[in-house]
Amino acid sequence: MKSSPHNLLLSQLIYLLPTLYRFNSLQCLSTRRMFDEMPLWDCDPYSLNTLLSSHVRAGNPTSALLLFQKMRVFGIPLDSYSFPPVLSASSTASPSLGRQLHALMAKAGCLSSPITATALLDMYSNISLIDDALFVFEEMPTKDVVAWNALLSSLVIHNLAVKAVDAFRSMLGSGVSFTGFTLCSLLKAFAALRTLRLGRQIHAWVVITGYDSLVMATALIDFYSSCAQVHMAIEVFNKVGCPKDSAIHNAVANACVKNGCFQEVFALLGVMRPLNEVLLTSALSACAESLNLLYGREIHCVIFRHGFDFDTILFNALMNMYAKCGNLKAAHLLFDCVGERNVISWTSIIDAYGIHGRGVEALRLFKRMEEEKASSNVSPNSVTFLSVLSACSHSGLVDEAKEFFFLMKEKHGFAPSSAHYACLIDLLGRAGRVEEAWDLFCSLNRSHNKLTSPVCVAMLNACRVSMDFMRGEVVAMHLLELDPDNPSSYVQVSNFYGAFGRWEGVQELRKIMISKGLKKELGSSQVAA
DNA sequence: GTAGGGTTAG
Repeated sequence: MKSSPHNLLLSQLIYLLPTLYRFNSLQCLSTRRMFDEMPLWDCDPYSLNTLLSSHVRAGNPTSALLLFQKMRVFGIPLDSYSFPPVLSASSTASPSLGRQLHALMAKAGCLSSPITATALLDMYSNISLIDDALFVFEEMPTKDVVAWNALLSSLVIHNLAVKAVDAFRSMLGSGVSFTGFTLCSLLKAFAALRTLRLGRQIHAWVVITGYDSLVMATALIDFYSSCAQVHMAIEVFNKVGCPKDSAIHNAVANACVKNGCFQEVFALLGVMRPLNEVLLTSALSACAESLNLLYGREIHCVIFRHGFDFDTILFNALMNMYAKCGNLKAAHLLFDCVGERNVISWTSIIDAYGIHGRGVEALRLFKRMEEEKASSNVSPNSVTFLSVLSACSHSGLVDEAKEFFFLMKEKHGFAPSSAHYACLIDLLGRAGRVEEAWDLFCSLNRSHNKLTSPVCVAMLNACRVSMDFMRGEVVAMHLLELDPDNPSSYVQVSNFYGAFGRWEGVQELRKIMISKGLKKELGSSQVAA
């Protein structure tokens, strides 16, 4: 290390940095200015690289990027230790900035090391340039297990589960052994593909090898939850041998919510300590689903009493709970209080007005969302559009829904999915406008991937409302072909035949259900008899 | 210096 005055100052600062961060002294203007104004000539690259990573570790990516910029201005040579922290700090970078960093790495000859190349792959994945991430991986001269793990995790995050499973096979084929990290990503891929059998193989491996890690157990709980095996999720949770942390508690609570075991969630809430925001969010979701306003209010009080941060996610969960439990006024008051509204905040409030039969206000809120788009940087997504259509449906706003559907494509450039078509067909059907519903249905019939069960069910109901037996029978055939093992398809078709007094058809369907061993799921109601 | 688990709308 050179003994210039700058180097001396720098080494002192690096030494003091953890303490400064701990006491938040970097927020103090004079300290900050000392850092920012310090000239960098004569400073050795080693110390500056250490400073870069200190900023990132302390959760200060902006400081890291500013320092990196200064290093470039002062012509400090960059090496393979400079890039990983800067790439980590660039997880929200623009595509052009990301590619500039890539070019700098190439120029500095830092692409051959698997460590720096993996950091680059991860950066591209973080800024959603998955093709660039794949390119970096392909070009890596040495692919170690960390690189493979980063690749798998990127593929899973970008909903490319099949490719992730293929990559795992290639990884084994190339002679690289997997680690716990690999299996966690694989579990996520199997959860997305709902392949219970393969996930169970990982579970078996964990049991046989005694690989007892909290992270692996949490990943297994999440996997079983996605595959609707809540009893297995609870079994994994109960068999964990080491002290449990908040993440695993949250995972099992979420597994219960997602699988409708609401009482179990409330029981967990009573015993889990300390409480945390994630757990409370899941519990609010349970209240919303089970229409439990009493518990919902109690949780609201707990959030106040314990001084939890009211972040956007918690606000959204509270707002949704009040809306689902019938208190629209409280939901709107909370919506007004959200500091930073995201697309879920907007969709939730639009949906809240929709389910309360206030479609005009829902449409007005959507318009407001559009007007505030420039300042809020929040755009509607497919769920928002679905909520608006659903709001129109609940209020019988047929023409408004048709116009909105048209604008979705023409103004917002959004391609409606089969769910949007199903919603519009359902709406037209309820209004007795079977001809228009049929035209939409036929347009979907020509593109097979959009002719889904919900679309058929909506069209079948439209035919039932308008007493159109001929068309209904065609739709019924489509529905039973699409979903031959789903009891609810048979129930829908049976109800259709029943509405026309075609009892022989009803009998026939019942026989098929019995021969296939299909049982109608029992209905339930929150309203006491 | 790189890679892994838990939360909100339908």
